Amino acid sequence: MRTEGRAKRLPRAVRERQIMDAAVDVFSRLGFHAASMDEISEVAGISKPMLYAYLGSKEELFATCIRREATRMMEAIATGVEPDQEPDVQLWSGLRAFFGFVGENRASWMVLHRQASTQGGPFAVELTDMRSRAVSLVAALLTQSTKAPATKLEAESLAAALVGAGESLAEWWLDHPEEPAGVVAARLMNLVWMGFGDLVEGNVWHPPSRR
Amino acid sequence: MRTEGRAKRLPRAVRERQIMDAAVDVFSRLGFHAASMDEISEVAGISKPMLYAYLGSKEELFATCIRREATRMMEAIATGVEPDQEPDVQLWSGLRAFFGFVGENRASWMVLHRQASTQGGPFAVELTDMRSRAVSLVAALLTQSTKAPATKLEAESLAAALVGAGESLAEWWLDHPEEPAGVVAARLMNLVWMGFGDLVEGNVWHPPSRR
DNA sequence: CCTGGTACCTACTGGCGAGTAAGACTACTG
DNA sequence: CAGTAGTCTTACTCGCCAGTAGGTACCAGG
Repeated sequence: MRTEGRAKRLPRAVRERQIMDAAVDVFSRLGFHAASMDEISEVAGISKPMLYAYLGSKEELFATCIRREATRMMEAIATGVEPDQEPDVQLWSGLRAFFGFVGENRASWMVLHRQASTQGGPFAVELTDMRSRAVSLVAALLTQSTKAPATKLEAESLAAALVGAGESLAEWWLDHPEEPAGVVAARLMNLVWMGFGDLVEGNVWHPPSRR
Repeated sequence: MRTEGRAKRLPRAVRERQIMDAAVDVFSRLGFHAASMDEISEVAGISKPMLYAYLGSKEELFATCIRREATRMMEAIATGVEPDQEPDVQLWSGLRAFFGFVGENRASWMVLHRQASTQGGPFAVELTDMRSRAVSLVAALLTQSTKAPATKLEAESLAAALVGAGESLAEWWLDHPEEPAGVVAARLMNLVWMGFGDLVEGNVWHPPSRR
């Protein structure tokens, strides 16, 4: 709405944060094309030329959003994972960190995944990059724990499949927000670690008792 | 391009098919917003007013595309699946049919999944509906084959996770088109049936020998 | 050869949204 | 109290695109 005439004078760094927050919000709700610079500036509480002065064109702004949110997420996961543990425990902690982040930053996730992946061009690059980092991480985990010498390529593709499963389960979760993060994470853990073959037999995976 | 002046006179039904094909093509490449009715009419080889006369507004046209492609896909899967078989074989045939369809109809899949899921409003409904049908199918398969009496809710959510994994693996496949459909299908089959827990031990799932 | 109906067209309107020009307000600095 | 650097604004231009008005070519049957 922003019916007030003039915005309060603020240092550039602070304004830029506000603008980015507003942009993530609007992009997540409307998508790249449908989002308008007018609306973003309105949500941010400033006028359009400020947007262009600080963050450049619409495309630059969007790319900047993706970079910022991707970094935040990867840091959250890296912090949450517990190295020097059994492979299944490592996977479990990674999944918990991932779903924890998505749960608390739904807008970030929508911008990252749903929006960025549908726009071609320079945006997909940022995403691909982030995904590769995640895939390499999982692939390394697999390779390190595999007794039978599976090919590196096989590990990579399985890791890609797992990351994809995580992505789309998060996507599904957006439409079922009543589920707690831990339950969703455990579900995926069971699916990818045990497999249906075990699950239909009644064999399930349980997290190790904590501390 | 369509530099020729006037299009050849054709019966309405044929024209409508051409228009739909062109629309799926353009929507899949550009997405709903970025696609313009001018471009669709150009690809279809006719002029814009014909579009409006036959298929209505842009939104109606898009919804019609989704319905048509969703139906085609569900029919392909239903045809491919082999009932009265062991659960793993049923799952396997379903996966093969799914990836087979996506491989031969990349444009359809992009419209269905990547585009339709990112546009809110009436479009998501069609998608949700199609997905629910798929989920119910898998859930039924699981429930019927489970020895331990898992809850119906648990089966539903695992089915949703599997469908999600299939969706996003197909999505990933779009960026790695050199892989044959069978390999991708087998990879997902191993992941969701055996699980990493088995795979790291070297236990893999093999399709039964054919005929 | 006229008469209607259906396929098809060119050429517009109206609105929305990206990006900009030109200047006005505030605050610090000497 | 200038001067100047940085913040912030109003008020545009300009192109793109959904949708339409008002036709023209072509094919039936009488």
